[in-house]
Amino acid sequence: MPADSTAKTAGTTEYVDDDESSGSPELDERRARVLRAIVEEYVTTGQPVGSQTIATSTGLGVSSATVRNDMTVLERDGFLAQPHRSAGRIPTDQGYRFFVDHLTGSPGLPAAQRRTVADFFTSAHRALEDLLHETSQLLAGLTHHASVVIGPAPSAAEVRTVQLVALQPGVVLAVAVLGNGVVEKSVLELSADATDAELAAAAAALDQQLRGSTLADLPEPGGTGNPIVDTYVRAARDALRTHAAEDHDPLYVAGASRIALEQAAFPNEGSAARLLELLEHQVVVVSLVRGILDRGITVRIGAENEYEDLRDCSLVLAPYEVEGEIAGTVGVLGPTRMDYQRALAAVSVVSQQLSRSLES
Amino acid sequence: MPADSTAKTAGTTEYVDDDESSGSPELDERRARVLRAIVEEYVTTGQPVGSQTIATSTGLGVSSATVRNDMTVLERDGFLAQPHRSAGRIPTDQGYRFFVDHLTGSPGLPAAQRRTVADFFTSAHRALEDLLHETSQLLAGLTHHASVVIGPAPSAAEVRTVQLVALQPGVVLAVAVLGNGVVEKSVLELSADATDAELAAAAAALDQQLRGSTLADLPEPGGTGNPIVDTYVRAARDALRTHAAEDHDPLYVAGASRIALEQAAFPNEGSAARLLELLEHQVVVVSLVRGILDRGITVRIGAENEYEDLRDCSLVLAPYEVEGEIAGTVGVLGPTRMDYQRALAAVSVVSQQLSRSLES
DNA sequence: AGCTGGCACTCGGTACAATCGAGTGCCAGC
DNA sequence: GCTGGCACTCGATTGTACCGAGTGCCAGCT
Repeated sequence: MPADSTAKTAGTTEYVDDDESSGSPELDERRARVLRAIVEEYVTTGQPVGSQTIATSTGLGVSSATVRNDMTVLERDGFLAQPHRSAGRIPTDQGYRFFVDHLTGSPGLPAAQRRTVADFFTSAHRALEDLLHETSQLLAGLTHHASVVIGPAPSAAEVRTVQLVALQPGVVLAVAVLGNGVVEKSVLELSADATDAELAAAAAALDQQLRGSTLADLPEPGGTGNPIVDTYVRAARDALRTHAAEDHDPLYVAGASRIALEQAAFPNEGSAARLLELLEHQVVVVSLVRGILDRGITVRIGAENEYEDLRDCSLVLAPYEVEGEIAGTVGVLGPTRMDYQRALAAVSVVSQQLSRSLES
Repeated sequence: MPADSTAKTAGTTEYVDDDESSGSPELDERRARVLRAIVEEYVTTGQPVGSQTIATSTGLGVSSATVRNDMTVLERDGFLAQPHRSAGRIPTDQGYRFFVDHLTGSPGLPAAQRRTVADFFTSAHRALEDLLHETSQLLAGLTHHASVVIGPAPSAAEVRTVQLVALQPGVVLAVAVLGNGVVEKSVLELSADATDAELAAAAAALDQQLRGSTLADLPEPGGTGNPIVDTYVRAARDALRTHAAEDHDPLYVAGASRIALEQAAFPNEGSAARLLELLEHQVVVVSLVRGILDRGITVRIGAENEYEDLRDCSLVLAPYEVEGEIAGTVGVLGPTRMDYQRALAAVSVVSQQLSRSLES
């Protein structure tokens, strides 16, 4: 539902000769059907689609000339583009946008896939990391596109227990187990060497003081009387906090190789390779997928993405929830020329099921 | 060193007209230089190389006709191939093999890279996982190829401490901290619900009994008297063991997108995409890179790899050591048409430095 | 024996023209 | 407002000619 549906009542003036306003959302019923048909055709064939194809293949009983007229209007209004004169039309980003916003009469997932998803989520319990990892693979398999899953921010989870383990002289590992089963750790290298007893005391103090807080919001540790113990307590606490703060959220990417396979669907040379490279940078991907604050599915088409390298592709994203809070995001990344219907269905079902699965 | 060097003394019969045996390793001094020049030229240009190029560009003062004769022999003996008649020659796998085995007068890494590596390994201590991850990225950056690093098998590391943490009613997390700083965990779901005290008792028993063993070789736990505690101890112990056994070794892949960039270097259509897909399957990659039991660098060229999808690429691998034992492997994966000299130098330096860095 | 110059031959790549045909825009008429 | 008709575009395909890099082979030279 685009925000800018400033549907002026009874638009006249400007671009005469056709009805409606000139912006985007309002479209003659038939033109909308034409647009839809073009998108669907183009998505499956990858070839610019001509008026004849639309006139015959679709149900609307008009001649190709009429379709041609509609196409000119659709092109003038920015929904379609022509690779060159005397070629068929292909949808623009705006065309896809309209398609996604208005035309999706969601038929849901095919039964077979529906079952796959159901089976996946009813199978045995797994550790959170494994579940998310496999969810990502599931989504990639369903959509035949690259898939991205962001896990719950560790900084938001509650600390269940903290431990200190001596690895080598002077090197101590601080281990925090979080409520969702994630384990965070941080290496401490301190000049002050502690005895086993001191370490144990520090661990006990840490465990007692930090338990129940979130990593983002660890309390100032109180003093214990022993300066060495205090050093360790403070160092561990700080290390865990900064670790949680700067370490990007857990990210699971699957099916990246699909991008290479789909190369034909990316118009610009080498853009698939650049995409793959982008996917290797966790930080970028996380920042990209973040910011889905509303509950529903978000679709970002082509240039709607802020990154130049995403000019040729679309993101379909949906958050999943744990206990009513948005915990993370699942999504797929494919060429703008993707089957949005299917992608939307898959992302939607998976995000819902994932939420349910994390609830219990 | 190929196995089939059945160098018949004073080869006569068969393929007359030229000296030497017919197998592979023995090669006229000049022919070897020709082969070397062809490999080097082809690696940089990607174009089949002709006799003229070799005759002029290289120092050997012979005419192109002579080079041509040598090329015919080299082709007949399997070192070179011709894409089509009246085209230049390109090296075969066997040609690369000879090049790698005999001709590498290693000039080492360029100074700038050498410094990069040194800086990398002298910088601050990191957790093992981070170090390996970044090492992989380093190697990818040095060679401009995809890079693979396998970490030490967790099953071989010694257990420092074991903990049990209750996550939800009936769900307990077993956490084992290993000597190298790695944390292994396993989710336990037991019908028997334990009290906090029982859990603590079980954790204490586990910690005491398993500490010092390796994950692969955990001792049978002894009884504690309390059946519920025993259940937990046994379950945790088994879960950790099977987890370590079936979970493949830690794998770090970096620079996979380079494969997409290098696509031109892969002759077969879509083989780059298949490679990328293969890299997504941890198990496969690990099994591929495994089995480097001798200390030195191993190079696997094209069809020498067992997988069909690796027909067009080469692996350069070297083990790294911790305390005299082979702990893991680093390597790069690129097209058969790669700069072996540079790849060998990079892998060699990185593996050595990594060993050193893990020693201290 | 081995190298070399010379020469005929191959064959991919490029350049160019001709042609095809899918597709458009536009217009007059229903 | 839709349609049939028509001229026009322009990428793709086909065919032809040709260039030139490269080869194989041979006769001759050292």
